[in-house]
Amino acid sequence: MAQWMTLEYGWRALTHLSEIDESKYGGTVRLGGWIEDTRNLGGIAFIQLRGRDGVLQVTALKKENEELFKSLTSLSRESVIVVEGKVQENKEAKLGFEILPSQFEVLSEAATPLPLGVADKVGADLDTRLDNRFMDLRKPEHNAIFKVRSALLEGIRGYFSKEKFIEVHTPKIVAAGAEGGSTLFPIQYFGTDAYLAQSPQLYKQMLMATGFERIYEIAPAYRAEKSDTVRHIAEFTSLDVEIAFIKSSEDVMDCIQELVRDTVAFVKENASFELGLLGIDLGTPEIPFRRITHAQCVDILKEKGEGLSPEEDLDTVGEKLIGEVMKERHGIDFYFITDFPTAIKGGTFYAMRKAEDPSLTGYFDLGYAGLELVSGGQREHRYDVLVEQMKENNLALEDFEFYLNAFRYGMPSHGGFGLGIERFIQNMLGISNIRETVLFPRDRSRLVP
RNA sequence: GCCCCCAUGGUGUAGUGGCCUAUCAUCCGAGCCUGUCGAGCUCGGGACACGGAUUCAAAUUCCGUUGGGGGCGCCA
Repeated sequence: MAQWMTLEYGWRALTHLSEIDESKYGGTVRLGGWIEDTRNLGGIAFIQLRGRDGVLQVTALKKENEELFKSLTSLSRESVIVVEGKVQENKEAKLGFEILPSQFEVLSEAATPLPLGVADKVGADLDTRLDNRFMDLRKPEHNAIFKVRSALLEGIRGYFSKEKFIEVHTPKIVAAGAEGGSTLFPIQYFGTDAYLAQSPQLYKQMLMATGFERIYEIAPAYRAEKSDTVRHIAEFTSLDVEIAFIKSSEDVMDCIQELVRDTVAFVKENASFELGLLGIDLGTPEIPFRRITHAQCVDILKEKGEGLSPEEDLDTVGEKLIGEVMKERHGIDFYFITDFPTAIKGGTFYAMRKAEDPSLTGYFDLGYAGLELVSGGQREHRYDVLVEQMKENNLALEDFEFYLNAFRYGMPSHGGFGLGIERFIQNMLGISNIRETVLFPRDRSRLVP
């Protein structure tokens, strides 16, 4: 039934909705898109054509061209067409104008029924949405998350570029993990055992011995943790940063707070349409971020009736409580929890302990409204001390020869951090399940699509 | 790994032993309609996750399986 024609088009030849202004009124344009809905009133029909930047009304009149009218209105929802027509001003149309079609070409007719409605008036479970992700992402409020994500990454890169960092990529197929082996995905590598990298930790530290001085990496990290929560996925995007010649963990925290402030500001400015669509009003975080020590957290939690030993890390309830307290008492979303005890961070063999009090490390977390967004601190760059701490953890030094070598021949002081990109977006947009911030999430039970 | 909960058309749901040849909406199909924009109207279509048990009778109760959701632990 479709009307086949040959229209001139190409990735730069088509007009986009946002390019149409009053100067185009009366002229002819070609646009491509998905038929979201057809309202056929008999003699006149309104086709809602959804493109990258909005929904256009294509208005067809039966008396103008009955053949075109019939073929255009008989297309199924979500079929893809390129349409050519005249732009006509019309105050009754939502955009203030509409297109009167002169011809169109069907690029693809959609099968029916749809596995997931795009313009339907009913919701869908996340599981159904993820099973049909290509359809799900046709919804503006869902693909907006990824436009915000793109802006966030652009903001992050902009900050690091300004501060003379270089972007690097370390291997994701590795022989040993940074911390323990239980959370690694084993793979076969030309007949020997290998793993998917859970963190670029060892590599980014080795790069501190090269003279790059400031590096960052944005790359996937793989964790085989059997974590089944709304803030864990098996494959996530990690921002990893390492800086040489730092004096203490304070330098790292300075970098983080500037990064967060600038990135939030960048997103606010460059994704304002998407933020509006999602109903998000982003605040502007002020620096310096408030700092509380781990010991102070223990006291606050005691006040709140949550028992926690000074040698224990915060649990989920504790994290959330601290987030609430910081919001209530200080009206802030971002805060550093500092001075993690060696008793907690002892397993982190590369963490530097405080010279004045070895029972404490300079390690810290950045909390974001109750969620752990960043972990970081100053690393141990002194070869002998590092070896001691590895021995304490019963690590087989020969397995780490490639890493230790970088500390033998000139290694500056350094420190850094890791930030979960998805968690950043999740909290920024108030999304309840982290899976929504990933196009095709991987978790304990999902490997397809 | 542990604990709790859920599974009904393509999608989202109502239904806690017989009134269920299963509700409503959305959707799909056929038709009417020249200003719709959550279009409207008429007619039609489509489902009790799987296996077993209890019972005169099971969507409904019990057991198992599979799938899903949430919490904890751990972490980003």
